[in-house]
Amino acid sequence: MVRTPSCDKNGMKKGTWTPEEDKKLVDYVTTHGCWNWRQLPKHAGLSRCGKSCRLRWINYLRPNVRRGNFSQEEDELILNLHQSLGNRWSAIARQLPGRTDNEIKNHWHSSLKNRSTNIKSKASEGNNLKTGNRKKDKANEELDIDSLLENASQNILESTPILTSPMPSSSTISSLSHSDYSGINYKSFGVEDEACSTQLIEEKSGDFWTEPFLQDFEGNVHCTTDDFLMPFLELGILYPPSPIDDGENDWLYGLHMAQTNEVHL
DNA sequence: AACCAACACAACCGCTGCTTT
DNA sequence: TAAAGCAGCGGTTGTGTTGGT
Repeated sequence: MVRTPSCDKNGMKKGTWTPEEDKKLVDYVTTHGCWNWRQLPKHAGLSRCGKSCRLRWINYLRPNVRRGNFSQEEDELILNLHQSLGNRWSAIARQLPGRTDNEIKNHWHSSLKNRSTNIKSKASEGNNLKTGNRKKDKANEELDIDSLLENASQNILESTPILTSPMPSSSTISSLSHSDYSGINYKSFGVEDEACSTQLIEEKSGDFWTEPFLQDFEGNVHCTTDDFLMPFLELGILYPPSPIDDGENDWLYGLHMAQTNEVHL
C-alpha cells in the first residue's frame, strides 16, 4: 500500500512518510503555519519537497481529516455531485468537510465508479431524450456549479450530522493563499507572527477575538474555537486549558505546554 | 497453503492558473 | 505587462491487503 522510500536526484526523500517525519511536519505547521510550502521542509528539518509536505498535511495529518468508511449519505452525495461536476474532486470535497479530494478520488475509482456506470446505463435505457455533450461557456458553468453546491450544502446540513466538521476541506484550504491560512493557524493558536497577515481573516470573519465560531471565507459557520482545536488536543499537540486560568488564553496555555513537552503521535 | 486477481489508498507527476515582482 | 514562483488540482502509479479459487 505504501511506496518504498527512495530519494530523487536532489536528495529529496520520496515514498512513505515515517512517524518522525510526520511529527516534524505537524510540529512545524502547528507552531509556524504553512507560510510557504517550498521553504517549509527546509525549516522543519525535512528532506522532502514542499509539494510532498503539503500533500501529507492536507491528506493525512491535518486535524479532523475523516478517515475510514464513507457513509451511504456521503456516497450518494459524491455520486450526485460527480454527475454534475465531473472529476472536479476539489469541488466535490468542498461539500464533504473532513474528506480530502484525494480520498474521494480514490473512493470513486475503487468503488463508486461502477455504481455510477450502472446508474447511468439504467437511466439511459429509460431516457431517449438525453442530449449529447453540451459545451458550456465558462460563465454558465460557474453558475451551474454555484447553484449545485448551494443545494448540496443544504442537503448535507439536513442529512448528516457528521458533516459539520470544524475544519475546512482540503480544497477550502487549498483555495486560500498561504498567508490566508497562516492567519488561521496563528489566530487559532493565539500566536501572532509578523510574517503572517491576519488581516484577511479579520475582514472576512469580523472580530475574531469576540467571534465564538470559526467561519470559512464564504461566511459559513463551522464550529467553535474549542471544536477546532480539539483534534490537536487528541493528538497531544495541545493540552487542555489551564486549571489556574479560566481566561481567554486557555488554549495558548495549551500550546505553550505542548511546546515544552514531547509530542507523541 | 499457495497463488492470483481485484481492491484500497498513499504518494508522485505534470499541468494550470493565480500571485507577486 | 511579462516573467517567475508558487500552490492547487486531477491523473496516474506502485504496493500492501483481501478475498476467491
